[in-house]
Amino acid sequence: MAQEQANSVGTAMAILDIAERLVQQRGFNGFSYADVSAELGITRASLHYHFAGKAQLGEALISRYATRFAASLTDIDTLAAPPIGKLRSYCEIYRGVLAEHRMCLCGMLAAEFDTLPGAVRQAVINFFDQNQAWLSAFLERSSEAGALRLVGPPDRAARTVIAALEGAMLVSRPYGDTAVLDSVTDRIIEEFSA
Amino acid sequence: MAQEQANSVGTAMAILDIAERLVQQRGFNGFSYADVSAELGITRASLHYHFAGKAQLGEALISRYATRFAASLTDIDTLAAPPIGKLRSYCEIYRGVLAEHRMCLCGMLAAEFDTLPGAVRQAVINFFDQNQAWLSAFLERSSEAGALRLVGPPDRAARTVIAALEGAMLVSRPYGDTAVLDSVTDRIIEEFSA
DNA sequence: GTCTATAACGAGATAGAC
DNA sequence: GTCTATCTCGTTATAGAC
Repeated sequence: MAQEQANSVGTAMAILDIAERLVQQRGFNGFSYADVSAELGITRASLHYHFAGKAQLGEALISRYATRFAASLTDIDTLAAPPIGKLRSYCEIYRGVLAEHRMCLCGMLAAEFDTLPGAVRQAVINFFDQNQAWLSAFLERSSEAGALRLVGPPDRAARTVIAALEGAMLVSRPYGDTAVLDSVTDRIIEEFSA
Repeated sequence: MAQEQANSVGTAMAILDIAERLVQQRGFNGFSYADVSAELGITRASLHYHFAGKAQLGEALISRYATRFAASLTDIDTLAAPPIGKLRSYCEIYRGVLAEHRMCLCGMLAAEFDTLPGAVRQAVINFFDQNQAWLSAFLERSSEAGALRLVGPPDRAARTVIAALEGAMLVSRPYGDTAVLDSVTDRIIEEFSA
């Protein structure tokens, strides 16, 4: 039974892996169950066993993505590095995604926001709120410790950094490289360096 | 005959107006000929008379958008204002779009890039190249005149500004306001102020 | 859990009348 | 230019066998 469950979970995970990449590269309206089916080698009907509909699949996608992202942020928190180094690590999360020719999952969904199922919309908002809350707290803490130059309120700075990184990923896509994102990252680091 | 041509051009323009808004709000993969048809009150077949296929419609969309955008840039050039004021006017182009609950047309298409017809892809790249070329030249010129503080090469600065503005529009969408874009605009103005 | 079969609908596109 | 009619295909989803 443990094995059967493991297979089920394994299949669900494999579906999420493929769907996640497809959404990041093609958008929520740019992929179908047929795409996942062909790549995974099981029928569309079987996909519906694991995820009843595209909306539920979308929710599961963001849920797992947000959990992973939060884990990455916790990793940064526990890093033995100065705040500027941690800020660079934060930027490198985005770089790793773009290097795989992917858009940030929730950045992509933000573009398609008006067409998304209600539950998926809320999950996108929650992701950005969570992301901003962490970055804002990090910037404030680091600034108070004198390890980072922060002008203006931390939540405003956090929103600006997130916007710049998401936008850098977006405009990088047509060119197929990370040049713009690297430029933006350098500027962010300079901006917060004392 | 002049009247007939005027009607034809009028219909084509009306189609472009509706399709442009739909793409900016829902994405290229998030709208259909049926949507335009319903809103304009003519059949899908009639739409195909004016634009043979979705790919051609997409090309026409970007072509008109790029022309209008270029005209806005020329307007800024001829403005009787200091460079910082012109830079603010540039940012306000983006704000006007977002205020109508729209994404930048080419920002939206950049997200969907992998799924676009080849000709549309190239048009998106051309738009960003044109946009960057203007902004880069403007920043360099203004900096040399001492009216603007520019650190690093102008093309790098131009790409960063565009990325920040596009990203600000993107992450603003789920929240339905212009708060993030306004914050980003303020930061850009501060950054280039002497 | 996965399959075959099929339903039900929507999308892009074309032919040909008016 | 716009229409009706039709075609073909893709997409989401369900029923029921194995």
